[in-house]
Amino acid sequence: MSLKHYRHLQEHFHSLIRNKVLEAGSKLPSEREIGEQFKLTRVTVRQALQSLEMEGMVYRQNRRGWFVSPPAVVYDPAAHLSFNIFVTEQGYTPHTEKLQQTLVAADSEVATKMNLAVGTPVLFLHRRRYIDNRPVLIEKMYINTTLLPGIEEEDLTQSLSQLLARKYQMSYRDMDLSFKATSLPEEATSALGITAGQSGLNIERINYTQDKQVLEIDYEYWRHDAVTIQIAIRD
Amino acid sequence: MSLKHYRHLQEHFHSLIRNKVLEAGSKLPSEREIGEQFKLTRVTVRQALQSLEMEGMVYRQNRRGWFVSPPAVVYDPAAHLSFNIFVTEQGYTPHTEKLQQTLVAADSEVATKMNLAVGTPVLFLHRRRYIDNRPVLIEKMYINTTLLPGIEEEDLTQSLSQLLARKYQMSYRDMDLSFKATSLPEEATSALGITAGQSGLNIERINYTQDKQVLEIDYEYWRHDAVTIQIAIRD
DNA sequence: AACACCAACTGGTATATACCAGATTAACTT
DNA sequence: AAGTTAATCTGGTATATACCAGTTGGTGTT
Repeated sequence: MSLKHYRHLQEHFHSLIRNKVLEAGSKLPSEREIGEQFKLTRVTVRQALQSLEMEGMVYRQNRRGWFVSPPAVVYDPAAHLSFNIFVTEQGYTPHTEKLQQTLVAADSEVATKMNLAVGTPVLFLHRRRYIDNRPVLIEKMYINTTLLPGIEEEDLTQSLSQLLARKYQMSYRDMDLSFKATSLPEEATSALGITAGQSGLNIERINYTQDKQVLEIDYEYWRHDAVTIQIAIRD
Repeated sequence: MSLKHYRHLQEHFHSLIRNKVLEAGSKLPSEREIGEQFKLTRVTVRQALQSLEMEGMVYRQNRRGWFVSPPAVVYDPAAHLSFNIFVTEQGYTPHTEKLQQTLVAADSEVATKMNLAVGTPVLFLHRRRYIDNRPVLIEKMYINTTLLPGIEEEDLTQSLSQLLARKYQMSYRDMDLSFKATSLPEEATSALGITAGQSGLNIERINYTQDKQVLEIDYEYWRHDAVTIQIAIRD
């Protein structure tokens, strides 16, 4: 009799999900029901669920229940494809929601990275993005309006890369990327409907124009189970 | 009185660590001591510590205690620097330990990726790598010995990239990379001295030669708090 | 000095229980 | 039919307790 009841429970659900007995997006029984069925306390049940959550097999919605995680989308930053396009290409439905949009004065961090004077107006854009109606990431962007006059009058729930191409004859080229597995800050968890402090993926990106000027700085927080990063490095 | 005692405790240690009152690598008081000091049960203390662990602020060693996490190293796969070099450049001391080395028959996954027949002998190499004496990653590599005759007789705790350059006049060039934040499999946690099922970073890498042949396939599992990925994309 | 052993200490797993807070649903109003 | 209210269901936080399983450090041997 190998102990570790929560491992048994974890393996049980893992196998149900792997074998598609429980489909992506479907709701698991409540913690209390599971506990009753397996003669375990809620504490133990929760430990199993949290392990499954770390594996990326299940996710939770605050006080609504536990759900089977859909497959992760593949994100290739080097492909220069917009969110809308690569999500659609993989058979899912993207959706973008604008949470906030204001002109702000560049703070020292943003100003330094953009090579602007502190206080220069930049466009701050806060968006939430969905895959198949599940919120998977929030992003905060600082856009160099100096290079993109009039951009604040456009519909900024659409793809920025398409907007750049159409209105400014520009496209994303060089970029600096940084990834870190970390816990999600409160602003991210509340916007994504996640329990505070759950782990996620933090991406920082600086996009440059063809002539090496900083077009935009992007801070993204993803649900960790929603994305796999894939990059082809070709020198 | 805002509830959530564990958040208070989390913030308490977060601030101690941020202000260097607790230095990197130093040991925290035991869970029981902390509980006594703050009049909290061990369950609550553990919840706070687990949150700090997800933040990357602390880590644990099985039944030895909790420790303050050192800063993460920056890993730039596109820079083609060996582990030894980029760790040293950032002021830390790298160390590599060979856990296993055998010739194995390529299974279908490896054979397909290497464009070899199933069953072709490939060199399997299992290593554990340390930063400042802390084990931070394990890697399992499958090396295309067809391209590198005699490599199994070399010292494979050293840098492979240096070995390639010296003995075979080869260097890493193109590569396919995949990153995923996930939980560490049992083989990784036990080798790293981590509690089973903790979250980590999974990296898969395929290295190609100058003429597009697969040199090596690499599966890495990192402690999530030990590394930040940074890539400069230049088209 | 080297070894074997044991007590003490650490985190790991688990039970039993309670109350809180947000989400959902059913019942009741208007 | 639409809106309000209350009961119920969900996960979130917390106490108190117990025993298990590696690690550590000291004790006593050799």
